[in-house]
Amino acid sequence: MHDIRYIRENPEAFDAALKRRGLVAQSPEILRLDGERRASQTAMQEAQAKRNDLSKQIGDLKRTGGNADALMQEVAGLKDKLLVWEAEEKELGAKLDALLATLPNRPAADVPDGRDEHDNKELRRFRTPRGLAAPREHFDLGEALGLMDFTMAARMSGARFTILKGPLARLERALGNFMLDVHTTEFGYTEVSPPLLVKDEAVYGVAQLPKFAEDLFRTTNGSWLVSTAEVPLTNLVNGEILNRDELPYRFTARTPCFRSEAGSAGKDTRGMLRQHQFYKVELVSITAPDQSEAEHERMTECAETILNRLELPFRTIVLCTGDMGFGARKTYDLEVWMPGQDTYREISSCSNCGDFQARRMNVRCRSPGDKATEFVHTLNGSGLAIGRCLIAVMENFQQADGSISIPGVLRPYMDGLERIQVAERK
RNA sequence: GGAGACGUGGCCGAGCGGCUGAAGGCGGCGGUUUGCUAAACCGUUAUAGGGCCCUAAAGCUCUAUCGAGGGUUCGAAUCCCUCCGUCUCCGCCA
Repeated sequence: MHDIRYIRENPEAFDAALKRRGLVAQSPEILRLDGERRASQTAMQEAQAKRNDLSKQIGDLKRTGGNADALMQEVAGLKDKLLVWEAEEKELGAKLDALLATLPNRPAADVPDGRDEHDNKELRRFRTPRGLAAPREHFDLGEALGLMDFTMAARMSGARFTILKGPLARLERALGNFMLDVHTTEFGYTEVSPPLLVKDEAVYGVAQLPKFAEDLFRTTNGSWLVSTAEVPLTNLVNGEILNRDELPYRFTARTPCFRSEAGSAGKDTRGMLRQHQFYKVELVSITAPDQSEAEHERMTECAETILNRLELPFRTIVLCTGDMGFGARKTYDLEVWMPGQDTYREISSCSNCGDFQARRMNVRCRSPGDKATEFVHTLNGSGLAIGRCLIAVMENFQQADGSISIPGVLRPYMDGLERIQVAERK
């Protein structure tokens, strides 16, 4: 949500910022609505003041046994106008909010301008892919091992679901456990086990509503299935005034994520790259306004650490204005090397949302003894997407015979297992 | 799922149609007293928005807010409805 006062005072700067995301100037319409709303608000408030005053007089008269008929008639006359003003103020306010709620966040100054993913900028690369002679894709490897089943998944659940079995199922669990252990014991994140069904307000708070309802699953009683743990983790502070000295808060959770993948028909249809349901370890930070940029770098490094320890080749890019998500001021993506596809694919996205979500959720902070509050900044990042990480491990650690060696850091989580191979038939 | 009770300021708690943005207490802040601490006493202590003023802050003023949203009324924390949430009892269940 945007600060209406900022727009009032800096309409050109506001339009210029959104123009970088390809939007036409919004401030004229916003300022028009805002001006009208304030005018009717003033009128409404004056009428209310008069009504309150007259009502008070009526009260005094009645208590002292006087006749209040004349005054009551006067208020009755006021009332029609008051109702009109009230309705008008409400309608204009709703219109203004509806408009503001559909406008994306202003990009940070240092975000590169661009139209789409082709204009993203690579910042750094880690490791070089080992040259595999004839790399196979993960679904190929998984099915050959007899540990990945798309057919039965489709039969019971439809397209975009996967069944993992045996050591592959365990590998998925190991990845999540490993990530959580690193983030909680080394990086100071607090592990959370949150709800996966949430209400409208929670989804609105992180700016996935009202605009992106079609990407989400909704239950018959109106709850939403979380598309990422960002939703419940960020809502952990909804409506609160936090002690500035206790910030930043750092939360992590491993949860399933549910996405309808509307609009991605035909994209990544094979394998488990793009699913309706996948596990992800999420990182969320709540910071004071002046801390968020440093926290953004830190969070990105936390995610990078996971890939480095898994010995996976990847690169870090900064998204251009045209490729950033709705609520982000600035976003770093980590892209892991996928030998089977011979390309880098997104495995983590770390965003600084500034005060955009905080305004929607009304989350503020203040120093002890201070009176003034300010909106906090929120950040979220994948640390990492577990399903895609599983794919990356399979493809990067595949052996010529179709077996998969297990990265060293995961072996303790796999009961010492060093390699996944075709099980002996019993 | 059935029956009932309830949601008031940072916290506890009164109020159940007008003088209540809200008694009283605790806590916080400022002060007096004090060798220091404690105690006592005095004062103060919500948030958001509009208008005036204006470089800004402060200030003045108005409005809204007693879980949320509607309604009744000249007037609602108080009455009615819906929703959200909490608690108790019964049933059911991982």
